[in-house]
Amino acid sequence: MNVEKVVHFVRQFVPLEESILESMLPILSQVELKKNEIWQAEGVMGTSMGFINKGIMRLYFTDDGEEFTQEFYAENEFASNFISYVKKQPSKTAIQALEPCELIVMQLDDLQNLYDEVPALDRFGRLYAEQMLIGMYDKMNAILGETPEQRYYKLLDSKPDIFSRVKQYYIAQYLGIRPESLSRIRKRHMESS
Amino acid sequence: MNVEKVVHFVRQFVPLEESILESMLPILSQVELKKNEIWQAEGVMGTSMGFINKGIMRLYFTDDGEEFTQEFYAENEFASNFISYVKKQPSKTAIQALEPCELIVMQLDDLQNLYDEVPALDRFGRLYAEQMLIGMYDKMNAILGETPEQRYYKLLDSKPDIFSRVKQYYIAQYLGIRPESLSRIRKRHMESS
DNA sequence: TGATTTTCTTAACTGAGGTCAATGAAATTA
DNA sequence: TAATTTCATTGACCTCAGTTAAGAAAATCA
Repeated sequence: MNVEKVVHFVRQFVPLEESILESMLPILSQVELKKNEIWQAEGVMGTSMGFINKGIMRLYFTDDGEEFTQEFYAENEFASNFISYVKKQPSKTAIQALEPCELIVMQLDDLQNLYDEVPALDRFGRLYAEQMLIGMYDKMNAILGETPEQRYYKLLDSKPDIFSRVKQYYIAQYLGIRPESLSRIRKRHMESS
Repeated sequence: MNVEKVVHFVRQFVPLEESILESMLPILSQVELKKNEIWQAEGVMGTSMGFINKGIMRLYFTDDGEEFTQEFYAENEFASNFISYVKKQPSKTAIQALEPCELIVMQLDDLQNLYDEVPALDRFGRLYAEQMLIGMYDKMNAILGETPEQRYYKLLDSKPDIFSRVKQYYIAQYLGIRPESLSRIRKRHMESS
C-alpha cells in the first residue's frame, strides 16, 4: 500500500513523527475503483475519507431526478461524505469515480478513536473540518456573486485539467448551468482568444 | 443584564446546570446598538459572538464596491464573524444592526478558555460550529439548485417578518438579485394570490 | 410638519441562460 | 472494426434577470 502521499498530505497540516505512522497504518486500507463506480452511495452513512492516489471523483446529489455535482476531487485530495458523518445522518450525496481510481481509505470512527492517543491527528481532524467550512464558504460566495461565465473562467484557471478529464455535463452541473450553456460559453471563449 | 434567553438557547444544545451560569456571567456583556450601526467592521478580527435579545442584524461583505448580504440574524440567534475567528484572519465581512439592537456578547477567546472548566460549553462550541457548517451547506445547495424566485418563496416561508423589517435591497442582495428584480418577483406574487 | 433624501416601483431594452430539437462527434460494446 | 449508444454542439425561440432612467412612495431630518 502506497501511503507516502497521504502522510505528506497530513504533514501539511501538522507535524507527524515517523513513529505515528505505525499507529496510522491499521486504520488505512487501499481501494481500487472502476470508472463510473459509486464509492459512497446516497442514503448510506458517511464513514470514511478517501485519499486519492490516482484518478478523479465527483461528489453529487440528486434532487427531483436531476443531478448536481458539488465538487471534484483529484490526486492528493481527500474525498468524503463529511457532512453526513458530522450530521450522523444518511448521506444525501454520493461519491463516484470518474476514472479508474486508487484510494487510501481511512475510517472516520477509527480516526476519532486515535485522537486520544495521537493529539496531532486530533488537530488534523479539526483543521480539515475548518478547511472544508472555509472552502464551502468561498464557493457559496462565488455562486452568489459571480456569473456562470466568471465561474467557468475561475475553474479553468484553478483546475484546467478538469476539462479534459471530466464529462462536460458534470462540469455544467458544477457551474449550475445546462450543458448547452457551457457549450456556448466555451464557444465564446474560443472566439475571443 | 438579561441573560435568560442566552441560557435557554445554549440549553437547546447541551444541558446546563444552574451552577454553570456563574462561570459564564463574567464572559458576558450587554451591548446596545443604534440603527445602521456597524457592530463588527470589515478588516477586524472576529472575536465575539452576539446573542440578539432584540433587533435584527445582517452579515455582509463588499466586493468591487458592491455589497452582498449573506445572512440575517434576529431575536434568539447568535451573530458572529465566526469564519474570521476560525481562520484567525481579519474578517472580510461586517455585521450591522438594521434596527436598534440589544446584544449579549460573548468573547470567543474567553469561551475557549472556559472549555477546560466546563466541558458542556466545549460541546456547545463544537455543535454550534457544526450547525454553521450544515446551514452553509444547505444554503449553498439552495443557491445552486433553485431560481431566485424559489429562494424568495422559501425566505417568505421561513422568515416572513424579514420583509417588513429589512430594506428590500438587502433582501435582494441576500437572494443574489437586483432590487428591481425583487420588485418584479413581488409583483408577480401579488398578482397570483 | 415640511423639505429633502433615500428607497421602491415601473417601463423599455438588452443579453445570457433555459428549452427543444436536430446533427455531429466520441466513446462503448458486440 | 462496425454498430450502437452516449455525449457535445448548434440553431431557433423563450424566459427572466440586468441595466438604465424616470417617477412614486417612504423614511429621515431640520
